[in-house]
Amino acid sequence: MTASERVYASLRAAVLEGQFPPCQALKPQELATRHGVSLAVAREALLRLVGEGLADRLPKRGFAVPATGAERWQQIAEARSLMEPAALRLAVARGDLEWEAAVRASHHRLAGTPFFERPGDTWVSDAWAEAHRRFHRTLLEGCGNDVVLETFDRLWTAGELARRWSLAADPARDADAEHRAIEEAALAREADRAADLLCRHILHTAASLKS
Amino acid sequence: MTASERVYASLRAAVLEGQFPPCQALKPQELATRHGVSLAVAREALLRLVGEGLADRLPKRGFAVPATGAERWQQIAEARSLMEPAALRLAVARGDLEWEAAVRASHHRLAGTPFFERPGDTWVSDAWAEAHRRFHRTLLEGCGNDVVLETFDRLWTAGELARRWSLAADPARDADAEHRAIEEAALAREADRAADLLCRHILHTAASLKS
DNA sequence: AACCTACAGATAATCGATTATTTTCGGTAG
DNA sequence: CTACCGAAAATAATCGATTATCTGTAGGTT
Repeated sequence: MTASERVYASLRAAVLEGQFPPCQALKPQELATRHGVSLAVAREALLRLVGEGLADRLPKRGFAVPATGAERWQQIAEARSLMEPAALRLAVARGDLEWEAAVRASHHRLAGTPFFERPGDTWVSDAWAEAHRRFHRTLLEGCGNDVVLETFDRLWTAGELARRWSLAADPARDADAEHRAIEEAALAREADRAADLLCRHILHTAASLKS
Repeated sequence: MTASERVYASLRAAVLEGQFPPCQALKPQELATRHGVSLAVAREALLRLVGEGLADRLPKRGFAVPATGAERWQQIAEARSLMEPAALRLAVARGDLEWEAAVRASHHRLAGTPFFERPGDTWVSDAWAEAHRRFHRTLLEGCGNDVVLETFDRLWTAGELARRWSLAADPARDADAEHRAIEEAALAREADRAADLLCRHILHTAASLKS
């Protein structure tokens, strides 16, 4: 693995984990020193973050963690609520047996992954977050459109970042029941119901952060 | 303006203009020499292209123009046909007087821009392409959601690239009538009709390249 | 007291050269 | 004739240093 890969992965994880507050300057020199690499490598990693929307570039003034917050999170959720239900309709129309199997598998993994790392934790575990992402992505993979999936990935990543700097999630919410309902509707080939449930699920998640 | 800005803009224009065939290697050393800058600058420009999806990165094997074609163009059109009608509904519901004025203005500009640079040209003029983009973007701007607009920008750019390497457009098509119909429906606040017309417009454009 | 200006420190942008990896091209054995 | 191997060339990755630009502050002016 190249040095810039390592620095990039490390930085990306740190930003998504919320180790830097929004608008925090990301200084190439400091990052280079910390990781024991040269400036060029640190710059390259930062450029890649910018491409992914995980860093802002201020010309002549360096890089910074993007300013996010509840408002942007709402916009991301709304964008998802436009795209994903429509994509799910396509997936329901086109998905084959392999897709059905993948949906079942990813939901099973999600349902079997504990919400919290340890009882009393304030934030969901990385494992659950990843299983959650995989479930939602698998649902859409049936549409067979790579561009749609790239768009999903982008919005999901942006959402992960913005969510960190919004309020904590509503713990009382029974997300699993919603996931199960979406899965059943999709596999029953009920496009309208599946799309509607997914739309509500996305907006419901967003609403639980608004308060 | 910084050197990397210049190289980046120049490269971006060249790629979008189709000066490099798909899968053409983009060699940092060559670009640096050609533009009279150092390797680091050329690399930075390429990294930015990658972030925008206008270049592919093959680890340890450099950069290349993304492999595109009719198939990818169809996928992009389909992705747009999922997102944009839904966004237009929002815009119709939320757009204010300023939005209405902007829509009228951008359509007027589009209608007044000649399709071809000179009679007999094989491809539409840059001016028309830009006016076309502005019209479609303005339609969606009424939704007031920056994330949706970023997604639109991304898909449009990707479409510009892929379209170059697809077949030529159907010249007999009367695109202006479709644009006018969409504008009228949107300003009449007929969300369903506007969304339907936009969806057909996108898919129609895609279909005209399939043959 | 408020505002401009020059200086100093910090930091971004750029460069030229070095190192590591991949690809290519002969050459040789099977 | 084909397949494998190794040296040479090409090129990607990385480095350390230099130059240009910005930011904040101290000092002077209105």
